[in-house]
Amino acid sequence: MAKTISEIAEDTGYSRTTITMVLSGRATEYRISERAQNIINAYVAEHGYTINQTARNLKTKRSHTVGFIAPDIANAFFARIMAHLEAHCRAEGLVLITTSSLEDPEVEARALNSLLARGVDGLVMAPCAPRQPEQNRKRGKNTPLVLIDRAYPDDHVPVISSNHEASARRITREIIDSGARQIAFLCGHPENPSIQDRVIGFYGAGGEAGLGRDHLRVLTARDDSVSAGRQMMKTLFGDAAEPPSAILCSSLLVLEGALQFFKSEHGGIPAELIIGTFDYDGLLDFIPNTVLVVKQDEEALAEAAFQVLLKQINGRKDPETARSILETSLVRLG
Amino acid sequence: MAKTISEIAEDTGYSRTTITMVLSGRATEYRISERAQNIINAYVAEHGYTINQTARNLKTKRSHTVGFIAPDIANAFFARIMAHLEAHCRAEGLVLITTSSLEDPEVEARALNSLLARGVDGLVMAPCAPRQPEQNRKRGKNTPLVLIDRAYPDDHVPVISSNHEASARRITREIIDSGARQIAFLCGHPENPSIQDRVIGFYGAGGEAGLGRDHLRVLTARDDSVSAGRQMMKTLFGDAAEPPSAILCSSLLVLEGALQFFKSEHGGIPAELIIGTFDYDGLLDFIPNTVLVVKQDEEALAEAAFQVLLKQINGRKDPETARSILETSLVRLG
DNA sequence: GTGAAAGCGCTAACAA
DNA sequence: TTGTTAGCGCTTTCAC
Repeated sequence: MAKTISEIAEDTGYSRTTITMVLSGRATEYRISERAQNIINAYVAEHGYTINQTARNLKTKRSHTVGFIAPDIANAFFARIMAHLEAHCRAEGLVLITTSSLEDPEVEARALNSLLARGVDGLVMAPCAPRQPEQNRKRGKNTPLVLIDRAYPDDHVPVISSNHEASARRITREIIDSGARQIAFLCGHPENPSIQDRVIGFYGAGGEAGLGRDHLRVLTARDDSVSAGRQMMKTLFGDAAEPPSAILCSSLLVLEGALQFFKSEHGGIPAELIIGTFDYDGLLDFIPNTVLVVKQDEEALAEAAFQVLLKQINGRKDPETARSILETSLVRLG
Repeated sequence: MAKTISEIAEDTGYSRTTITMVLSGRATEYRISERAQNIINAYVAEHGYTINQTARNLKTKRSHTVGFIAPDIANAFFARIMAHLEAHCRAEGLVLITTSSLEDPEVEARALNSLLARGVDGLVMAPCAPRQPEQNRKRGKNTPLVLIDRAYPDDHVPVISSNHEASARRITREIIDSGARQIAFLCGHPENPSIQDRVIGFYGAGGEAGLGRDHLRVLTARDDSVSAGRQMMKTLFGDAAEPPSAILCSSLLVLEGALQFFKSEHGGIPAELIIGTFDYDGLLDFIPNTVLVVKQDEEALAEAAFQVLLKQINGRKDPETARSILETSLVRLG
């Protein structure tokens, strides 16, 4: 890590202050002489200098770092959020530290502590459980925090999320309009408030269309995974009088599992099956069936979260516990 | 961030040393009295304590932090690598800092500097260009570094990558065995050595099967994207005498673009078209065509990279500029 | 068993 | 225009 400020000071004969000023670009502001600047710059050009952020952070109590905690960063939705967050951070000279909570509140709590201990300037989190009061205490209500994607009811913290209920309403209506009468909604991780909102929307739209509970099935699984998708389909076919004419899946993984079930147990995906999903993937367009997808705007979510966070970081501490709800778009493929 | 060690010392009447010892779990080792431990633990239980890693890092010259630089962290391949790296880091008490280079050497260099300035203990990088000697100098050959996925020829640094050439050979052979005679290989980002290796494998297998350059077309595009995929197909159809009976795509994005081309310009994907790709996606299985995919083992790549890095971090500085080449698997879908 | 003290590399208020 | 100085919070050697 090259030279330190002290070394440069020693070698050039100037003081640490002078060096700091020119290296941090405040030379003119502090009226450092041309001569001094030249000497110092030349020295640095030759020997190199990389600031020691650790020392700087200790002194300034800022780390120029933001943390991001998501249930699973390999998941395309969170990966995209993260990529956008990272881009915003980069533009502001911040660095993003990402960790997975694996949908485990314990792991999440450890991640939180670890980031707090590192003095992150702010924190974006897709929580996997309602916040513990104890967590609030530990934070000392100091580090700016914004939640994304999931709004647990007790959160006294800004939340950015998609309009899950309305989106579900809309896609359900569209599915019905496309001719489906038996609709199964396969949900991973049902405690997730986003999922609950979607279920409400699902029943709502179904009810409005005159479909009763015998036409609207909601299946849940403990986790959000391919095998959960497969399992839910198995259950559905185990006791359903009538096979579904449409399936609505809470995530790509669940969808994948459901389709695998059709392929392996039924020799293929019924051509008339209407498929609905809440996650976009470029390949969805090449499945022969009618596919409806609620496309969340990850870029907008990330941007909104980042702006709120930045505002908090930059002092405007007004805990405008805003809840931003962003629109989604409905796409029809196939 | 709660109390500091000094505050605890002051409030309990013990010295900073004593506090440090019990808080870092070395109480018995330093024979701190039961009594002192109890008092201190009770105090912490009541008031809370979060270590200030920044201060600790400054003192110990370790940051318990690993950097990861990838061209695009939203890309499923890198997202999976990242998730696995993060899991390994977490298990070792390290934290992962991820940045995108956007395939831009300038951005990459800045990211590198930023991470170095933060004193990361080690660095995993999927480089987007050959390393600049100047970069080596700045690193001062100090921070452990391992490259992943792409092996630029001049790297005097450990590299972990898949067996790109052999994989390409294998999938090409399989495509030919499946009956294809006109094969187009669509490549994004052709300077990428992984891509170059694949092209070699492609021609190799094609040649062995007696196919000449009139049956083996390689198209390239400046970037790796959906639109590049579409564009390459347009080019192909613009001048090809015979339409391809198989397309091999260097990435999912390119594949997506190619398929979009068929859908929009040809009213659909020809049923007999054989599709080959070097990136896996769960939905590939539900495209009606025969799909062959080279599945890279992201978990193994990440693990190998992490182990090599950890070894370097933990002092075994032997620059065993090992190049690990991992096997891939070939999957047939559809 | 416990404490004092030095110092990691940097910033910034204050002096000169 | 430049220098001096006092820490930021922690670890760790050495002394008591």
